[in-house]
Amino acid sequence: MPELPEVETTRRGLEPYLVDQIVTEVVIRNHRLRWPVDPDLVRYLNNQKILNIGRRGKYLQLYFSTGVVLIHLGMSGSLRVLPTTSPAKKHDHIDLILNSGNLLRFRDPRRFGSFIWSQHPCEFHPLLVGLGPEPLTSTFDKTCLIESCRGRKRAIKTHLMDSHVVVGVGNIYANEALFQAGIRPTRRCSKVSQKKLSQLVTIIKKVLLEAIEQGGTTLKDFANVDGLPGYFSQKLRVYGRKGEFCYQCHSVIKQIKQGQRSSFYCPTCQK
DNA sequence: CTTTGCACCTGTTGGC
DNA sequence: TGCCAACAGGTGCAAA
Repeated sequence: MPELPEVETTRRGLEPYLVDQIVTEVVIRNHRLRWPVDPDLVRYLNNQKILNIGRRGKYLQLYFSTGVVLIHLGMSGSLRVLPTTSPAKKHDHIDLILNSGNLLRFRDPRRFGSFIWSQHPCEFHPLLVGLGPEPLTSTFDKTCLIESCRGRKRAIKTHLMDSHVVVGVGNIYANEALFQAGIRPTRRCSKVSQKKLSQLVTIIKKVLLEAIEQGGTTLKDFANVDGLPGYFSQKLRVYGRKGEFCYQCHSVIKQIKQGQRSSFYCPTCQK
């Protein structure tokens, strides 16, 4: 999936096609996503108007007067708006048929994504309660990151990817931000200076904003809602560059594993 | 409380 | 060329 820029790009792309549309039919072809899709979704959404489309972290929110659909794209999910006549292919798990003659199609080969109905105001949904601040708002600032790092022994990269600390920083942008901040991904949180953490906050915001402006990185399964590829992948400075030369100092980029995830860094530029 | 590791899947890639 | 292991954008949860 998509990291936050791709999710936000998807949200913006969908907005004009979805807002004020009435759902006339719901087709669920496969219930087996990360959490089983509620069969009653068909009943809940039938003839309901989509009032708005929001985002919290990497969760997209479709607002109805009766509740909210929370959509997560997992690792390989995507949402497309297509004509109602478009035949479903393999891995096209859910369609919301709209009165415009279009449909919203949820596709997810790996099925790590989710499509959840929440009758409560969605800020109170258990999956959203306890999420950290949005990286692109002022709620995520240097004080916030410095506080969260105080006394923490774990690696800064693992910390950045913890949604309780800040939402929306995935593997690609954690690597990229740490490279640009000159911080080695393995560095313990408590050992990173306040100055560096402050810079890191600024860089995270910059990296995510740039990626959104570019329409999101395209890797493997992601295509934006118009089906066109994004462009940001050309700009990646370390991610996926193991064995290649650092653009800044020409050292060889290293790859290691942290948790189950790949980290890439320049041994010279990142200390 | 903090941290780590697993589980959930399918499709693609790279090494032999 | 073909086969198979390793790997891929995430994250909630159990266990240490």
